[in-house]
Amino acid sequence: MKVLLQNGKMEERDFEDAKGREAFWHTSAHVLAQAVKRLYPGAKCAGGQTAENGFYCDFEFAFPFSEEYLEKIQEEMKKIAGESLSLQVWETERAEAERYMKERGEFYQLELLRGCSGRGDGADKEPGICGGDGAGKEPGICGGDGTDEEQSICGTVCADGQDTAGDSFREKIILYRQGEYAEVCAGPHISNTCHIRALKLLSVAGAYWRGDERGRMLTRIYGISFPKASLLEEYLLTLEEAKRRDHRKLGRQLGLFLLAEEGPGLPFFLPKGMILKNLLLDYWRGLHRREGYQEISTPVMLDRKLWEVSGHWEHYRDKMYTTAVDGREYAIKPMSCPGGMLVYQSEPRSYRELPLRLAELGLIHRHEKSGTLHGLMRVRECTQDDAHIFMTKEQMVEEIQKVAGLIHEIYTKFGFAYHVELSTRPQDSIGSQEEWELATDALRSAVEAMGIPYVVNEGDGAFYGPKLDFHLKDSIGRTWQCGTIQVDFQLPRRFGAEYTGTDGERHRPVMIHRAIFGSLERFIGILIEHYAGRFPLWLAPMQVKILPISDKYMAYAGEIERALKEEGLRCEIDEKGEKIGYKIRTAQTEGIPYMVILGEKEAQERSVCIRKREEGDLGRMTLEGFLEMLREEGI
RNA sequence: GCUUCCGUGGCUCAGUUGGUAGAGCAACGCAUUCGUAAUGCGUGGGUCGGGGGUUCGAGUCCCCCCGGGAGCUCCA
Repeated sequence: MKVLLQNGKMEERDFEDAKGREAFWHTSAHVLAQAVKRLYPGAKCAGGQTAENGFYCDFEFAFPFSEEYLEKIQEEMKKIAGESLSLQVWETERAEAERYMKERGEFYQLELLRGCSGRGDGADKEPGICGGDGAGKEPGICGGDGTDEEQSICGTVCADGQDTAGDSFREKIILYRQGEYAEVCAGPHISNTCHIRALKLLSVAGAYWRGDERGRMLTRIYGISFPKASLLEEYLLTLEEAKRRDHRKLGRQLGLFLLAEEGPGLPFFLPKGMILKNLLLDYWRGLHRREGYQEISTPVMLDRKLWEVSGHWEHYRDKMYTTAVDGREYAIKPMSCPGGMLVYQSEPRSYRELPLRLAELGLIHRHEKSGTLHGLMRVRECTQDDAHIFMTKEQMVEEIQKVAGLIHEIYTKFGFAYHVELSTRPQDSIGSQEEWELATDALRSAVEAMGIPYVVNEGDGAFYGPKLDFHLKDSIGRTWQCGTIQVDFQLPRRFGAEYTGTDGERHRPVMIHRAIFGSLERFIGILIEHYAGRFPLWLAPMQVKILPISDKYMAYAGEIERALKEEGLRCEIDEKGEKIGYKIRTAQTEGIPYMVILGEKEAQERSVCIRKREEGDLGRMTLEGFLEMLREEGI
């Protein structure tokens, strides 16, 4: 398949390679726009792009748009693909491009054109559409990821928008067209619509124009396309599989947690979920003892004044729950650091104590916007495996590396792949530029020395300091921040924290905030999806289920149960008056790692018949043999 | 918070152009006592998320609220 570049040249690319796929989906977005324009000429197109999986395009419709229209649009897209329209680069002067879009009433395209010249119209607060906005998380509306040096996103040829602001009428603009449709775009695109052999429109959602929440809300249509029908089928199957793994569904099925209407974003842990949570905590505590942490616990709510000192009141108030008692105002903690700070301050500190590592499983509350809540992944109450480490400036890099190493160890234990982001100083922040640079450099040099790859997330740091964020993926590929390491010079200053150095003088310690699971809730959500509810033996809330073939063998089953429990195993007997097939099916759907089947033969020879979740029937063995097997796997 | 869709017994869902609710699974009971992914029969369980309105009549139409899904914005 050929890819048409902005300069009009062709390049051979495969769908398998990222660039080819991007061009393919980008072109699909244009075909989507073309189909919509054919069916609804009044609709305005606000730009289409490649998504992580597939493509999307934003529109403004003159009527309320809903999913029922998708099928019709999809059919029109297939028609366009069938017409084998070739894509062309249309290079023209700005004035001509503007006239073209104006004639068609495409004022979003016009705005994109104007955005390209950037400066000029005084509305400088708004980031230029070309540049991507500083926050960088969401690409500019035209797409691109801000790191793209070789092309200006909108398709202006000018290398530098600033120089051309003066004589914009001579400026060349690049559009791509296929058939009767043209769009302001830098490409690249595939050379012909005929390559799109299979496609499906997946969903409709809202999206803000230019990603600005104060701006207009557009209708975004998502779709997926492939050069082969079989690939589409395959993709739809993986989508179904992902749905099957959804932690919200499995959480209910497996009796792990509960989300009630009475408490949006406030999860309940059911008995089995609590076992899971406690197992994680046991593991966590063991590692933290080894790493020289001391565990503390600080109150869920503290006087408002404390939050004023810490800066949370000023920067975070809208998300804090508050309450007033005896004429005193309290805020429920959205994070545990001020509490940790008070513990540090509770006695004079010496350099001999540093690094002082105070770990806390903090129950925190944040009033997240209703629309952002998502199962266990985004909640309003959660337990954070926090720690606050106080140290000298010299100890900073080594301590960051220790934490990063611990995070790596724990994520690896679960078989997670993760990626790291370095978030730098945001607009709304406190502290001097030198401190920010020092802190940011410490984080950067720590990960670089360890050879951990990372991406920079400009302006996404905490208000008090820069951070390294560790992201994990859920079952459909969305990534969630879990671990974090944050360097903070500000809180120690605000609280006047000190230690006595070797020189007998008082010094200010540096503070690191860090979390590994992040939120226990979120981590458990990801674990459920990662294992599709089939937890490894050591983590399974129920490890063994004992299935007597009939209740004649109930007494023997009781003996086995007692023996297993003595070994500390989590097990239970299926006492239903059902046939063995039914009991096996039930245990299997519950995702229980081992089944012990007991009937006449086993009772006779005092043995057990074992069935493993993944492997099926393992045959008869002695109880001791079975236990040995479990020990080897790791109870 | 915004756009849009959805909300029927514990769970998954059906419910035709408005005529006062139905299935499967689960639960419970009885029979069966069985060898590797669903034994049979029976019983109970819903003021259809909540409130208001239209109508002789609303699960079905309209409005408001609550909750949920997808995405956007946000995520110290």
